[in-house]
Amino acid sequence: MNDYMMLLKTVGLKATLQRIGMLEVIAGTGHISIDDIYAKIHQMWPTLSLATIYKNILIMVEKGVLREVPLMGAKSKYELMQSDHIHLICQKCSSIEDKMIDDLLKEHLAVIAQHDLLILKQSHINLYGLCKNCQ
Amino acid sequence: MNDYMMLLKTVGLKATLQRIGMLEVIAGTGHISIDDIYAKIHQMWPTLSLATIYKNILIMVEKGVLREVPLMGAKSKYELMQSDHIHLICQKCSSIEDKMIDDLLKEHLAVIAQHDLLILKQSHINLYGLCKNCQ
DNA sequence: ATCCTTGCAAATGATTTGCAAGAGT
DNA sequence: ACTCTTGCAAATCATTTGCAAGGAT
Repeated sequence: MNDYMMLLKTVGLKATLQRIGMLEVIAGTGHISIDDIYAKIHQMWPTLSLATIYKNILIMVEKGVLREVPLMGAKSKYELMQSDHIHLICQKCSSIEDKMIDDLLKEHLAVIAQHDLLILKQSHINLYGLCKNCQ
Repeated sequence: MNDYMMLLKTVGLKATLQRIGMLEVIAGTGHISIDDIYAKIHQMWPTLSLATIYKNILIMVEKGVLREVPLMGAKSKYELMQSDHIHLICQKCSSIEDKMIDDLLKEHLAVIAQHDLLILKQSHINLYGLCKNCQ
């Protein structure tokens, strides 16, 4: 029983081959759109349907297994749920790199939220620009 | 000739009544989805079509008049282009409040981008949680 | 054995496009 | 006058749904 099976059971979902396959593809790329998940999976597994991917993305986001990453000018990508972090997004090649949020920044954001009496649940920080390969 | 007419001409777009109306609605709410723009405008102006709104959102984003605000679990909203700022987003009532990015935070983000050799163009910071009215 | 999930096809919803008529410069 | 933009309808693309068959617990 691998980690993804365990993860799925923990949140009350059946550990189907389809879901495990999706999680592996998502983990393998870091961040990926629904169409790209489908393209990747469809190659080796032609019967897995797009509708199944949609249904599972929805339920796994709801259960907190995945997190949606909404993006400017593109369809959302999805990533495994993990602690808040920064996305460095290239506007040319669409690559996304992750970066930890350091304690100072975390504290800074907490103060901002607190000042507005917002009970903070998630911070999404996206820095858009040109990555080193695209400059 | 009002400010929006001037703004549109500056970027090379004709200042039509439809575009000026859209900009007024967007400015009036701060952040608004395409459907809500349509709902608002359609009341007082029943012939303005949804297709026109789509076309104009697209071109005004392209020209840098508007900025897309992509959101978790919802369709994007749009705002007038302005310097980067923080969005405090309520996950219950979907309200969005703006907050300035102070110099310290700005510097902090610049260092992070620089460290990864990203040429930074835009910072999107979204803090999700519960606003004071919804707690 | 039971209930959840899949895969297909159909339904719905969102966005884009083509084009003739109208508005802005 | 010229060109860009609008509004409608149709086309396309994205997402969701219903349901019978198969799979996980």
